[in-house]
Amino acid sequence: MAIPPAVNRPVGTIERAIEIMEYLKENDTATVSEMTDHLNCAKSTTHRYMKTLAANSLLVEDGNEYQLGIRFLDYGEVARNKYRLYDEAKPRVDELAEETEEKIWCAVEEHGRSVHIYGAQGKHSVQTYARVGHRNYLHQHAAGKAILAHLPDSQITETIDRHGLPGRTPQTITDRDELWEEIEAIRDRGYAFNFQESVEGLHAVGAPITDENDVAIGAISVSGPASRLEGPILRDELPTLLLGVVNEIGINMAHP
Amino acid sequence: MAIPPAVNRPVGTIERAIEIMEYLKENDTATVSEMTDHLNCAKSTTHRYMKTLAANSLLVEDGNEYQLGIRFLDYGEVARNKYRLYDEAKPRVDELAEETEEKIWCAVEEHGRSVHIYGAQGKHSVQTYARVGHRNYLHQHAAGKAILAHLPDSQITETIDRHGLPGRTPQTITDRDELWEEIEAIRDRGYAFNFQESVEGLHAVGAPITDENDVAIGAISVSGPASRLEGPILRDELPTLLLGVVNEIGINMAHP
DNA sequence: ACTCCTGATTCAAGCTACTCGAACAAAACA
DNA sequence: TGTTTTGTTCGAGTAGCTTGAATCAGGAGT
Repeated sequence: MAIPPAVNRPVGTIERAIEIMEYLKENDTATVSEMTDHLNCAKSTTHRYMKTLAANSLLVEDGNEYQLGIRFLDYGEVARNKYRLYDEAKPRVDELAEETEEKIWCAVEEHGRSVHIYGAQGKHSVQTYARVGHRNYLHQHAAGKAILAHLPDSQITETIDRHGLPGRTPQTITDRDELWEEIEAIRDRGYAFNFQESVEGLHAVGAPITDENDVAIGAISVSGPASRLEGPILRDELPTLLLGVVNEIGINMAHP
Repeated sequence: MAIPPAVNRPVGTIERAIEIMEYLKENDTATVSEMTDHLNCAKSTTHRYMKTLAANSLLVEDGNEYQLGIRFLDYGEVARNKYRLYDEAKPRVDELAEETEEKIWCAVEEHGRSVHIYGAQGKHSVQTYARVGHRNYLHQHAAGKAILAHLPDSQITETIDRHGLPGRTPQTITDRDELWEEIEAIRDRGYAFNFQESVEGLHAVGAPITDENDVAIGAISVSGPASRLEGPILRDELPTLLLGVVNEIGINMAHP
């Protein structure tokens, strides 16, 4: 469950360090000067920050360029392994990719957003912006909407209040009322669709993985080109397949 | 190439934050009190640090327990993708695992230590402490020694000076002269062995991946139970196989 | 060769904001 | 119920973070 991360007096130094990491995630590489323009502080300060981070292997220097160090992998893997879901879902995601020949994602919710913890590609699967570790908005994709619809209303409101409903494509739902209607529909049928709401030309189906208390602990989605994912395949075949899988994972999670 | 990360005046706040992350990596989970015992500061300070980190999704709160957030995956994946080696090596590591039925690792050097960037397991492969993202000492395992032996002498000395030669098993090489002899041997034959030097009962062979300037940009290793990896298999068959693979990767890296 | 520039790096001084300890609240315990 | 342990808040003081200027290193232009 995501508790609103409101801190009374956050440590500025830490937040600025994270700002550096975030910038390097987006831009791959940066110099001290470039980073100074981005942050709002003296160049000497930026320099000291980056040197400190580099000394701890969080950043790697290559001449004057800095980039993220793979030490993050270490932390990331530890974090991922904590989600038992990963172990349970991985083999079935692989199977699904094999079977459907499309792209399969497993996502979890964290702080009101979603994180892709595992993905597998089928023979014909498409490449999108998404990758393992990617965080995005719950309302923008099938797996996210599946999780969102499974939250109690109060938490949905809270999530929307916190993150808003930013658009990504013209099809993305950015209106609160419209989203609530969509949520009702998802609750009725038990799974969510995504009609080009995250990527143009991409359709998807997502279904929630629930624990023994019917709380959504994650979701799985199948996505592919709109031309291929439509009609009965999208409406009936894939949802049936998907529901079987998420059900199975849920049961395995409940009875280790 | 690893430049000695010596910082004049490191930012204490950042280093303490990293200390928290490191502790959580080792211990999976911790409370504010527990962390306060570990760090040397007031409980209120620890509290503020952890709240700040949690507010930025680097930590996740579960009641009073904190653990690493999977936001690290995001950074880790970005970092890993920067190593083109990963893309080139992955398919061949998978093949090797299939072919040898043993555990295969691909590692790179960073700051005088090694990082496993990818691993694949064959049908009979053993599980060890190692996992993706794991950092350890170059002199303690086959892939690491293969990289180490390929460095110029000055950098080897520098690396040893910085990190020392800590032992892991009774077989680990902890004596400088002995290590230099080993390095000579590795240079002569072109690949490295590991006879229970990292894990008791485990043997391995490792060979370096070199770029067009004969600089080692990584290494690949095959490891398995000592009972299975011995005699001609360990001495001839696997090295031949391995050299073919690292050679191929090297060529592909040089001519994209 | 010399100059000019751009960017990294160092340093002392000033003052921000990080650290501390105490006090409070809340939960666990006996 | 009282007691202990834990998380949390807050004001005050000073450690140490920030700053801007000065220095150094490398490259480009003349």
